[in-house]
Amino acid sequence: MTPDNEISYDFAAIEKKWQQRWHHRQSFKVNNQDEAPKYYLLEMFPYPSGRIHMGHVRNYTIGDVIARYKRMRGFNVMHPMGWDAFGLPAENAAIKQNTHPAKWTFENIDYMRGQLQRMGFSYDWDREIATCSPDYYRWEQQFFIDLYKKGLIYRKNTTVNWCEDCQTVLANEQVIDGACWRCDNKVIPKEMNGWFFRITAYAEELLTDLDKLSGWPEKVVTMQRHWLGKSVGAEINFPIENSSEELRVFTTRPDTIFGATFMSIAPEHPLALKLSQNGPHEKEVRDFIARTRVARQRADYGEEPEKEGAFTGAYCINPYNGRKLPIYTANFVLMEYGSGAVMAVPAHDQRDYEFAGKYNIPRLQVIEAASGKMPEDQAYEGPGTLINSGEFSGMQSGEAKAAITGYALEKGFGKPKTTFRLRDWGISRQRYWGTPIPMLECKKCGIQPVSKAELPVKLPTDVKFEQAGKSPLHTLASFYQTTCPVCGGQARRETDTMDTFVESSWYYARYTNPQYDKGMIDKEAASYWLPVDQYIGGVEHAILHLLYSRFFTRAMRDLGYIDIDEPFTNLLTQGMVIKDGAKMSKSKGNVVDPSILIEKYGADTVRLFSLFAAPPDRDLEWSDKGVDGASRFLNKVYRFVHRNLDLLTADTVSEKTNETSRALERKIHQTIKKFSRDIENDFHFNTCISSVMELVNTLLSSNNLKGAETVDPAICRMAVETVVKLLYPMVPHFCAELWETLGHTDLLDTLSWPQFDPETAKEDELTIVIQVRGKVRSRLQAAVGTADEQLKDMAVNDEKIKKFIGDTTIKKIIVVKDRLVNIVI
RNA sequence: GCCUGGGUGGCGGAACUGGUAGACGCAAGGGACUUAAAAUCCCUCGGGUGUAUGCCUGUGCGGGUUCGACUCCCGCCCCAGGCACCA
Repeated sequence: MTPDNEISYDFAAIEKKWQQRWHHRQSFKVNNQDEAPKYYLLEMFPYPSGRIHMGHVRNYTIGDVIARYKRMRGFNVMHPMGWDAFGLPAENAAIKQNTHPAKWTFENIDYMRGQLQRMGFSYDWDREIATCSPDYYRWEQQFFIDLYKKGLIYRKNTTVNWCEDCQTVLANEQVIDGACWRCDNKVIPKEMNGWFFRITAYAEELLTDLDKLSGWPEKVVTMQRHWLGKSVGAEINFPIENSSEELRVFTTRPDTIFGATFMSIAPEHPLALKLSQNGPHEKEVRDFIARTRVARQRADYGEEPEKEGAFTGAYCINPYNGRKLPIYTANFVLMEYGSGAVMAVPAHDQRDYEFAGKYNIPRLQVIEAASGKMPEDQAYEGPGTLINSGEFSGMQSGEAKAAITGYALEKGFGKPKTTFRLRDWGISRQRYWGTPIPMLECKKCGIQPVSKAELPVKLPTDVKFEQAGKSPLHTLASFYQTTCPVCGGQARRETDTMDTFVESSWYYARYTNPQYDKGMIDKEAASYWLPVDQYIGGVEHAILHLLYSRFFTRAMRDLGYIDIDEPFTNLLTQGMVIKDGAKMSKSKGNVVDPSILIEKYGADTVRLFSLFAAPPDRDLEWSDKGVDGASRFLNKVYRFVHRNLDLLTADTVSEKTNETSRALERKIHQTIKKFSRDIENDFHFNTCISSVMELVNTLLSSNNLKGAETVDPAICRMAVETVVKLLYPMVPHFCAELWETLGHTDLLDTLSWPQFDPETAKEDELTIVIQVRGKVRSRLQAAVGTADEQLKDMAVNDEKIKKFIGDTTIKKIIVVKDRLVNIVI
């Protein structure tokens, strides 16, 4: 027989047993008609890269705890899972292994689904989605056409971010520190034609509604606010001397307009070359533009290049004072922002200041700081009183902005203008493994959407991946040759596919009825389940995915598919999993494989440790020893239950109420109270677990007192059952098994969250701290609610305190009820 | 440079609205059990000190407010993440 202290629970058998039972009972399947309040819990779905990693384990464990907790609290919880299944790695693997991306992807999905099931996550697998399936992306194509018809999608030629390694275009949001978000290779600018989502049409709404997102981390809201980058100012037209053309600029500082001493335009600006053409400066400007283009391709994102430019030889006229302003083209002016031209006010803009210094352009002060102090060798960018500004002199910056803009409006050469930093979302990708863009080009009728009857435009399967980095679609005639839906003539299909961020921008809505075959969204299901009550994922998606999803939600709303504004009411951004001080990565060789851990310790132990080691929003330092500790704790509980099973399942109602029993009972109620508070308050599972550990410690030490009858068996049982209930969301197999062992036939899944009694939770005696001048000098025991006067007396008469004070006069005594007495001498 | 977070034992982390700093766990040391080891159980565990039921010191650094500050205010340093010529 195994000695008692060597009992360790058979997690493999127990976990298998309960996973099968949940599966057969369809425990986590939900529908819309439930009486209970709905709760839509969602974790960001994974890319099926092959195997789950620790980041997934952590993310999905956090989610599963919330799902199970909310069920125990009586909510109708929808907890779906699926696959963000389009993307480059599949294509690369296909080339390398001479297989097809679909095969690779679906094999990965099968494997990873098995891993997630092995973790015991309570998903409603009937709602599973794979975005690479035509049943999914056909609706995306239909939606694309809807958006196109509504003018929310257009095609244009621009300079794009090109990743040479991935052979594709990237959106601005997908460029991180000048490198590709996926492969980390340097991004270069490239002139290209592509499709754009008019996300800027929603810029204002996306910004103002950020205020509604009280359930989001402030950090994420701030990041989005910066990304949207709203600037309020004016648009002013400057006539160009000896020309019918005008130069239009955007400025946030119309109050400094009298200080403009030159103009600067982007090298890509169409006027840059035109103005210098056939003049003495043409060569200089040409050289400069060429040089800048090369420099930008090699742009070292670590530091800003020195400001430089070239004079075009042309002048424009400041419409406010008639001053002649030389027009320069300058390397720090961006074509993509505003109008690609800037009025330069060297006295009040640091960039212009530096540029003016280099080219000996005068600086003209037009703003006087309230303090009267102007910086010595840099621009003064703050507000102040206008000087040297004609009729506007004497005004404050604020009123001057309005007055000067108003003047332009009145005279017809300008108007108030708001500009956003946000640009439209370019979604064309020159790759195979993505949703085909449902458009075609007819020689006669131009660009046309594919007719809806023809959807989905399926990805052809008879493709060869011969040339690394080249999409086979571009050369596959059977794919691109098609007929025009308008005239029936010959047409060429679009061979680019969509950015994979498109699929993840609406999957949360599709989950509400993923099998729906009459449209993109089943409106009834969507109006029941949406918005997502709690969304969980990595903070790295703070801008990309979360901003796109907010945009898509509004677009779907405006097309009548859904009736919400914001997709995710509450957002939890979980921290990274760290090992040896660095993010787990193959290159650092510090990766921990969850499967190995599950095999060695079981899913529950892995879950418990990843919850216990840190609060969810912080980085988690992985520790193999810590996992041992979690395993030890579970075994300790398991052993206790089995060792005392007779006592715990006895039918006797004990009348014994000694102090040990009362203390244990009190601890039970205190634990429920603290646990419930901590889980509700930002999901602080780590402190929840430590409070249960405390309860277990109390329980064990109560029973270890010699003379086994000291503790009331009924209270012991209550303690054990409380532990089992509280831990159920975290270590569900373990708790389900113990619950059964304790003789229960019902399940813990629904409406079983324990309640606490505030009266029982109250201590009847407390340690009161006695301080002298704020320093702890003694302690005393007193009943809860002891009157201030009485506490004062007790404190003053305390032996140690008496010794301490001697015959010094007491100036004041401060009493904090049930906590402390502070004697001031 | 700007915007967010964050600096607490050897380590991960606790500390409710200003009221016993270091809960819980890990590691370490000592002990019990054992032929031995593992497992389990018990004790110690911020630093200092003359071993004390004592005292001093201690939450990145320097000031301040307060009877009392990890917590609030001012100034700095460091770390992580985000943005980075946005006119």
